[in-house]
Amino acid sequence: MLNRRKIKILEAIINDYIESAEPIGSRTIARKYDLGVSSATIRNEMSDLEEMGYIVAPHASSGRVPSDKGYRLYVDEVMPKRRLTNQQAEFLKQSILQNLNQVDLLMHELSRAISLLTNYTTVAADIMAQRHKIKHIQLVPVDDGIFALMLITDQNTVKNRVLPLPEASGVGLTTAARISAELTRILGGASGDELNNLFIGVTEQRFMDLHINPDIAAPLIAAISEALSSADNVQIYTSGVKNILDFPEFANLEKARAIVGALEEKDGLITLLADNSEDIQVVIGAENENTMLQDCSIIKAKIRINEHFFGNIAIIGPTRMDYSQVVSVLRNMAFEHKEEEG
Amino acid sequence: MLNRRKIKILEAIINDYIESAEPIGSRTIARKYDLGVSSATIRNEMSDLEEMGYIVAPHASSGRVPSDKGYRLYVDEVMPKRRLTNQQAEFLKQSILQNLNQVDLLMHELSRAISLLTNYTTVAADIMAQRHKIKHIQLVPVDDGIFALMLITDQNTVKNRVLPLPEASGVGLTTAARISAELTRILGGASGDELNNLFIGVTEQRFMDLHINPDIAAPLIAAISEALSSADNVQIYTSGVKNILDFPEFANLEKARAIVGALEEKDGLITLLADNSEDIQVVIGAENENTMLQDCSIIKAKIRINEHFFGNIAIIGPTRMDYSQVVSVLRNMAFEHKEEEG
DNA sequence: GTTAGCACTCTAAGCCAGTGAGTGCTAACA
DNA sequence: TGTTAGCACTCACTGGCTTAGAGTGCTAAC
Repeated sequence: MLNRRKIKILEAIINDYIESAEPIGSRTIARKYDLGVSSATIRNEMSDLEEMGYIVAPHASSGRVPSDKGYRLYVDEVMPKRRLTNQQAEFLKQSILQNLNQVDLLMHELSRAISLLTNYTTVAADIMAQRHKIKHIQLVPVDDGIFALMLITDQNTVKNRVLPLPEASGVGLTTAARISAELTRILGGASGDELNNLFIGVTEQRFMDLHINPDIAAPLIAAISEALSSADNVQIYTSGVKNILDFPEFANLEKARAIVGALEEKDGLITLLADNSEDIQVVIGAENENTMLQDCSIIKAKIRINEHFFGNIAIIGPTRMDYSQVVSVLRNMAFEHKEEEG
Repeated sequence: MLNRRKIKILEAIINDYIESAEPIGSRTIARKYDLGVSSATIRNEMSDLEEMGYIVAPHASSGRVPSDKGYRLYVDEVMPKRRLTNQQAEFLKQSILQNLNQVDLLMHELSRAISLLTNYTTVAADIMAQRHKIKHIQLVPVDDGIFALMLITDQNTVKNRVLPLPEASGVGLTTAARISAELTRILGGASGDELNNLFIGVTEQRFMDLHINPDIAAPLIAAISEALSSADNVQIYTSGVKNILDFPEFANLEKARAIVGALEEKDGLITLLADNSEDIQVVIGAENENTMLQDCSIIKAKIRINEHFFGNIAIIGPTRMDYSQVVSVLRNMAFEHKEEEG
């Protein structure tokens, strides 16, 4: 079906288009890429490629532009693996190493770094945060009748809430510590959902059995459950939104608006980040389910560093984005990252 | 200088322009606003207004558009006070009441709510977070040699850091609690800067005096100081970026880019939010120091609710923004907000 | 001081022809 | 049979030209 030459030509078209964003004609290819055949031959091949759906002509007598199908073939079969420069690799590595202990900082720096390296827009989130389980609960008095609640999850992430507990007015550090220990013992290992189910319609007696004043326990457990399971709780880290406006395909204000809008819609972004079974997944143009992003391509990846899963990340750019570069950056991100010895 | 009629005319021009974004001519004013004089008279008055610099003509034979100076006069002297509808006031009130306990949630909801109410872009931050003082320190073991550090500040805000303390490997809850108490006793009341100064070049002996292993105390104090004082620590809450792209003045891609870029630059935003001596301050067009925002107007306010200062907020829109509406929303925000009784 | 009338200005929109890049097809060539 | 040269054709884009419409400034009359 696709002979070697056709693939060469498709590759040339894609490479040129990634760079110029202009439809590209047979003569240009003949001149710029040394394929050893004339523009007429290339013209014939391009005609075939168009018939097969790998490229399209924006209008009857213009050059050709890769189609989604063309990009798909390129990404799946043709695209070369690229290596980062030492400088780039080092930059990425440092961004990661300096924040390995704290998920929120890591996500923030990672999306910033990748956005800087690629010049595309980056979105990251720990969408699994909704399913973390309680490992430790710590209650600390903050002010009269106001308490800070700190949750440590099985993923070693920390969340906190400040909440009023008028019934616990006067409760000091020691008592708060005792309640903390009690709660940790009872609730440890549970996820937000489980908490919810567990405590729907509980009786006061139940709380008494737990040796905790129900007027204190009930709002506390509600707060814990809310902090753990609410979707509000998933923090989205966006970086490089401005970059997307620099691409000529978004000079069209409608499209620019659609994208900026999509980048502000948390639910949509979570769905977008959630849906990836593979480690690195490329979604091209209309393949995207989010209609506001069908003029874009998205490269999603799991953030897995040193065997540990931190969350998901997506790089968003025009369909003519530099897939090869982005994929190589994401591969690099998943490397083993260790402090240098000595 | 400015007689009553001139002011009426200026007001008419501004009101019309806020709505239509089109230059407005004498005949239109004569028809739409019942000033009891002919278009020729209005023409003469407009000629005067132009000479005085309150309005400008984009080109020789077009209608007039308010100048920055015109808006300034309007904002300072002419603009009517408006009342929110009950629905709007209630919406704002609920957004505030439901999050009064926790600064981060409050800022987030507030900027979202105001952006929804006004259809402009909103930015909020607690820029004073860099100067908060320590009220309570809580250290909790998370994993072997890894600890969660929770700081409660004098403003009842909570910050946390996760950090490795290899030297404290094996330290359990009880010991961690003791260290927490010790640190709270020593460092309570200090700001991040003070901590920094206090512990530059301290000797090991000093830590021994504090009854804490120096290998543990040093990184802990460094983390505390970093968490309190770093500028990274100021969280920016942005909402409604898409809105700004809906205004025809930003159909010009250059301007759209400038703004979206400015909204991603944390330092710039902090400067912007920081500089306001008054409770509500209007910055019009070129008055703005940030060159990227000189095509915009910005209305800044202190977030002061129930006598408590939470941070700063800024509403960003085109220079023809609806100053009156935004100011009334911000005034409403500062009301006394209490739960209804019964 | 106000108004009607009029000539003038300038933009935006529509139209048209010319240009150039690119195509598809055909016929000749190796 | 695959490749190439040649040629007619298509179509977007550009620049010049015209027209319509909104608005101004000025003058003279009320």
